[in-house]
Amino acid sequence: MGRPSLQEQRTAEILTAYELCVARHGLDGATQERVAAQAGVKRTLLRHYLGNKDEMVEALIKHVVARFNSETDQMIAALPKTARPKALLDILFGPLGITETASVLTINALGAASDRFPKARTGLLAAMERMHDAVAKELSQDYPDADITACRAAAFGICHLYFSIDSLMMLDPPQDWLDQARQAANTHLLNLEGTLK
Amino acid sequence: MGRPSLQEQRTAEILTAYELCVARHGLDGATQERVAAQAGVKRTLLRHYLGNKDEMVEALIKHVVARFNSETDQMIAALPKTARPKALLDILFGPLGITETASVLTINALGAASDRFPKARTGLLAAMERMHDAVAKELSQDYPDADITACRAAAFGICHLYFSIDSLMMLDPPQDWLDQARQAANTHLLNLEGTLK
DNA sequence: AAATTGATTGTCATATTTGAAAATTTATTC
DNA sequence: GAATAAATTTTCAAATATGACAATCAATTT
Repeated sequence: MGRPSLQEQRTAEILTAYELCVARHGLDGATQERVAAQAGVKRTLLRHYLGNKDEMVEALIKHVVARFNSETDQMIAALPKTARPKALLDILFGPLGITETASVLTINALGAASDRFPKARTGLLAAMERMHDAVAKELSQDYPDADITACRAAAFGICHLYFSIDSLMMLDPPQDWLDQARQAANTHLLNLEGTLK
Repeated sequence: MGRPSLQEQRTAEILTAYELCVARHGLDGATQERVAAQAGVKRTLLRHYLGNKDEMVEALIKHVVARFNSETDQMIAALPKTARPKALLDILFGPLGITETASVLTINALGAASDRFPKARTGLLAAMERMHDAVAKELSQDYPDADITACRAAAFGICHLYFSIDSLMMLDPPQDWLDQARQAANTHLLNLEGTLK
């Protein structure tokens, strides 16, 4: 009984706002005031739902890692039945990218502070490895004759090219760059086509 | 007459400390206190040499862009007479990288705040373009038969793979990743060898 | 409509950050 | 060693950030 809980909803709203602030201002620059303003709530609500600052950071790390993993899953799930690698590049380097919430910037900021937050380090490493693996799996399925090591290298190249591009979106880079990124990513596919085991 | 000026030396020391703090804590998390502690001076000296916070940020941007350009030049200057592209990969993905001062992390943090500091945006874009051009030039010189567009794409892929790797060094990634990065970068060279105009 | 559970707001003390200026110290030249 | 220019330290006020807790408001159940 009693008033229905908004715990989940509010927590998600606040963490999304937090994510955005961290992307723009860095982990230590994402003050409670800023996050509260971004989320459109009073600062004291942050404490109510997420506890003190250390606990907020812990929650943020979990949230970011979960989102990262979720986006990896969505990306794979969105692939068609055929020509999956090309479609994957369309998703990563297409007009949108997965870049809704500047998530790679948040990841960078968390990574930069990972010496103070060990869980950020382990969580991000695991999430990235997970993405590497998912992409590598796609590649070796579509290029069954290619060397597995080559597939992993290609997957790595594609993933991190995407990370770099996504980090740079704040700079509003020229279209050239996006085209080159796409072409560079495609090079990895071409290489797998050409190089047999 | 009068006491000899330490302007240049102190300014450089402070900006280097500032750079490090921005890499770790983000632009807004790099407080004057932190920078002063990192530089080993009193906080008020920052003001003495660099003015108020906005002026400090402006100076930091100039410093970072200058360093970036300088490192690009050094990198090119360090290449041997022959097999320059391979040597370039050795520099970028070798045991050290150019990663002395976590400069790519600083660049990420500045980029993330570039909507508030237009000079960061223009400066970083120009410096990156400069690096792209330098690498592309090396590639097209060593692979004169390769398409110029392909060279640019390869240069882009190599540069940004490096950026991504360098950003991730704080996570102390497994050796695998570094190997894969190197191999992925090398793929771009192989592609230029194989693809003729 | 009374009780209850949780959302929301308000307040206060404390600590950190920043800005600004004055006072002091130190190294050089004449 | 007096004058001088610059480094360095000291000090104070204002703004911002955080933590902790109390008070109020709103929706649901019995």
